[in-house]
This record gives sequence, structure tokens and C-alpha cells, in this order.
Amino acid sequence: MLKIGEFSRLSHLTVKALRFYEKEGILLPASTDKWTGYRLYETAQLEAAASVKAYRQLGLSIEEIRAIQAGADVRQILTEKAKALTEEKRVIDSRLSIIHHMLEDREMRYQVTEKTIPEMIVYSSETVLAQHMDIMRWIPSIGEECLRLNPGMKCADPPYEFCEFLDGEYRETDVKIRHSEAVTAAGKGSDQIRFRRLPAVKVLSVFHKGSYDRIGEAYAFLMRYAEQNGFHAAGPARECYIDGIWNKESEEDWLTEIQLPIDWR
Amino acid sequence: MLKIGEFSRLSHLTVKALRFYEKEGILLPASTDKWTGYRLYETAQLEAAASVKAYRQLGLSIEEIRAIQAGADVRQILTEKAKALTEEKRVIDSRLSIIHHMLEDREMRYQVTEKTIPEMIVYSSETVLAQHMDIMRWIPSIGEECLRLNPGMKCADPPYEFCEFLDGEYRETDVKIRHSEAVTAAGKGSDQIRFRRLPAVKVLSVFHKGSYDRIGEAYAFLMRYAEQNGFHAAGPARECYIDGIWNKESEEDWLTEIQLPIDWR
DNA sequence: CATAGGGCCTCCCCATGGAGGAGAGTCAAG
DNA sequence: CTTGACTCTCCTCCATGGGGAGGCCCTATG
Repeated sequence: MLKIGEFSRLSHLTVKALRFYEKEGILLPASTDKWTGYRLYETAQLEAAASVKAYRQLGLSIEEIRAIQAGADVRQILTEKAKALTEEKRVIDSRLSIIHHMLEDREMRYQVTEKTIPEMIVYSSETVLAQHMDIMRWIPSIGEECLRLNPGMKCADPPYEFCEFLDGEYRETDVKIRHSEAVTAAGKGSDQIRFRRLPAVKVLSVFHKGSYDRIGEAYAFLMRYAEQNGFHAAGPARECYIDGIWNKESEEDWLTEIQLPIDWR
Repeated sequence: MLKIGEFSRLSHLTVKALRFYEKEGILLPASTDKWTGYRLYETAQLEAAASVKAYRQLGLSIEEIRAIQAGADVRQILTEKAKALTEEKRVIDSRLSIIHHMLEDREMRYQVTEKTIPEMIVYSSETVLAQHMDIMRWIPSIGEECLRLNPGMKCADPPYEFCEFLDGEYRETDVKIRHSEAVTAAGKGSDQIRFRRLPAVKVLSVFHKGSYDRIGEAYAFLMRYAEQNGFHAAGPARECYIDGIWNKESEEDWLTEIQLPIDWR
């Protein structure tokens, strides 16, 4: 009979771990001295200890080891574990890719995050603007028209409103543009305005701070980021207006989010 | 000014997370209502929130994000993180390899664990035995001789004693064998017996239960395991005797550990 | 025989990054 | 005024032990 310290040295498990494994019921001492409370192990238990240790080294949880000892299908548990490990690895690869991308970027002005935009109902309208700068005059006019068509219409909370640029390429003039705004329920459309259900989508997002004249850099960054890290665009980017001329005096305080829909998986 | 729920929906961070980030000092609300205690955020803080979110998605700890905000070198932290992730990936690959190896094995009789055997002093002696079975007569005789040469010599605690089979191949007769036993201090050697310092070594270990006639299977398993999972043997395997004829009546209770030294890294 | 030191016992706190919930105050709409 | 939706703080929980306090047990040594 071995005291816990001796068994610890033979099994290469710490005393703390041995006591913990007893509490969890996956490695019980052969006996316990009723007077002193000392745990007593036998050399034959080294095999069981090695088994527990082997499973722990594979990353199995105490719960899983307990299940195996209770007669669960080892193969199935190992197969599931392999699947989980493969998924973990995929996450790590993705993070490594992103970190390397960030390290290559000199200024690190932009930070990309991944979000899920839930399903929603929007009204949309398209037009061609002579100049990019005309957006901020055009948007309010659509809102007014929509409200005239649908009195009592309510915008979603939180508000969500964005523009997509439908030209394949970037252009300064004659910009084809679509504006959408989320609402609580569908309403009546018109020549100009169409209601539709926008499905949930996963997006990559960056925030652009400052006036719009350098927003092209944010787009360029986001596109390069997606390409280099294995994301695949699932539609045109959305430009969401958060702070702007309507609530901030200084152009420096303007804040715009660019969301690039990516494949749901 | 936005209440926490509104900011939560805009930033895609949970209310719980926002409160937690305030407590940790990495994302403070713009102000707090002194009367009600309500946290109040501004839209401009969405950028900071996105930054925190981006770093969390990369797996940076709160501590690391705090360091970055305090002006630490982002590049250095990201580089370290990349190193840590690469290491994690290496571990996962190793585990996956082992799991696949286990799934291929039909019976799963053996479990391999990895241990580190510390540096120690042993006395060793070599011989050629006519039959494998003679081991258990030979070993005690060396022990006696060594004790005669070095009265007062003490074996290490925990005891550690093993045989290595020095023939390149497996053989039944004329077995070249080396026996070693750990002691507390070097002593006087002889023609037969030599003291030496055994360096620390990492080993793969399996336990074999039962009589010695099927121990070859354990060796075969261990060797195949090492080969298939990318370990490289760093010396002959060690056969450690734990339970045997000297303390267990029944052959079924005999317990032997086989340790295969592997490259330290 | 007395004491010292090492081993062992139980019990409690700690880490990560929030999630979940209790109990109570706040706010806006009907 | 009531109701329901938010918000506040404070507590516990997850997994796997590590670290340490306070106290008992055993053995060796002076």
C-alpha cells in the first residue's frame, strides 16, 4: 500500500490531481485509513492512473473520462473529440491569418470584426447620383416619401440604414446607389420604393472615422482583409451612417461603418 | 446618449460584456447618471467597442487589451500571440494524430502517456542471458553484489529499476541485456557494475498487465505509436518491473511498464 | 522521552470571461 | 396608477486543479 505522495511520484500525477480525481470519482484510492484519513493506493492502480493521464493528455474532460469508465463508447467520444479539435484548429488558423494580416499592415488604422446581422424588413430605393456628395440630400427625401406612403411607419430599433454602391467598380460621378432602412413591418411600395425581407447575414465590419473623402481607404482595407483571410464576399458592401453632418459639427467626429456580407459558411 | 441596451444592440456586445469591460477598465461609458447609476454611451464609442471586440475575436486576454490601450507595442503582443497560437496548434495536431492512431487500433488494450523522467544516478550492469526468463534470477544477484561493494548504499525513492534489451532485434535466446537501478549517490563500481548519471529524459509509457509471454505486443504497440505520431526514439526502451513474482501470486496481476525515451523536443 | 520536520488531512480562495438570476430601483406608455 | 421593459448591484457557476492555512500523524534523532 502506497501513501499518496509515493503514488504521486510513481504515477507522475500531482497530489492535488489525485485528490481531485478521487473527488470526481475517476480514480479512487484502493482504501482509506479510517483513523487518519490517509489515502492508500496499490501499485496495480498505476495502470488506471496512466489511463486517466492518457485521456487528460488528449484533452478529454473529467466528465468524458467518467463516461468512458461507466462503459460509454470510447470510439464515439474520441471521434467527437477529434471533430472538436479540428474545429479548434480551424479557429486558430483563422486567427493566425488575421494576425499576420495585421502585422503586415503598417499603420493599423482599421480593426475588422465579425458580426451577425439578424433578419429584418427594409424599404429600399435605387437611383443614380451625379455626385457622391449628393447622398446626404437624397436620403432624407426617400424617408419623407416613404412616410407619406405609409403614415405611422416605424423604423427598427436599433436603427439600421445603409447604402450599397452597385457599380462594379469605384466611380466618382454617375454613381448607382441603393439605400435601405430597416423598419418594424412591411408597408406599401411605389415606383421608387420597395419593401423586402433581408435575410440574416454574417458581415465583416470596419469603422471609418472622419470625413468621407478618405473612406475609399477603409473599403480597400476591408476588401484586402477579406481576400487575404479566406472570406468570400456574399454581396456588395453596406455603408452605414452613424455620426455625420446631422449630429456632429466637426468632420473629424463623423463615424461610418462599412459592412461586407460574407458567406454564411 | 445611449443606454446600455441600445449600445449593446449597436455594438453587438452583450450587456453583460459591456458591464464587465467597464469593470476591467477597457471600455468605459461616456458618463454615468449620478442618480440612477445608468451607464450612458455615445455613438462615437462604437469604434472603441469594435476595437475591443476585434481583439477579443483574436483571442487576446483582457489584460493584453488593457496593455495595448495603455500604449504597449501592439506588434509585439500580436507576435507573441501568434507564437502561442502556433504552439496551441502543434498540440492539437499531436492530439489529433494520437486519436486517429487510437481509432485505428481495434482492441485499444494499451494507453500511451508522456512523462518526464528526472535526472538520476544509477548503477548498471550488462550480461547475456541464455533465456529471457533468467532475468528474475539475475537481477537480485547484481543487487547483492552492489550492496557488498557499497555497504549503506540506498535506492532512490521512489524506486526506479529497469532493463534495456541491447540487441537490435528481438530474440528469445542469448539476450544481451542491461539492468539499471536508481540510487541516492554514486558508489564504487567493479568489472560488472558501473555507476553513471542518467540525464533527464522524456518518455512514452505503456503498462503491460499479465505475464511476460505477451509483452512483445506492448513493445510492438509502443513502437508503432511512436512512429505514427511523429515521435523519434532516443534510445532503447526501458522495461520497469512494478508487480511480479516477488509480490503477486497470480500472473494476471503482474504489472510492467515500458518506457520509450523520445527526443527531448 | 521530547521534539523537529516532513507528510497528510480538510477547507478555502484564485484564475478566465463572462452567463444566469435574484431583488430592487427607473422609466415611459396606456 | 399600473404595467412591463430596462437597469442597477451582487451572488453564484463553469473546469481543472494550484497555492496556502491550520491542524493531525508518523518517524527519526538527540
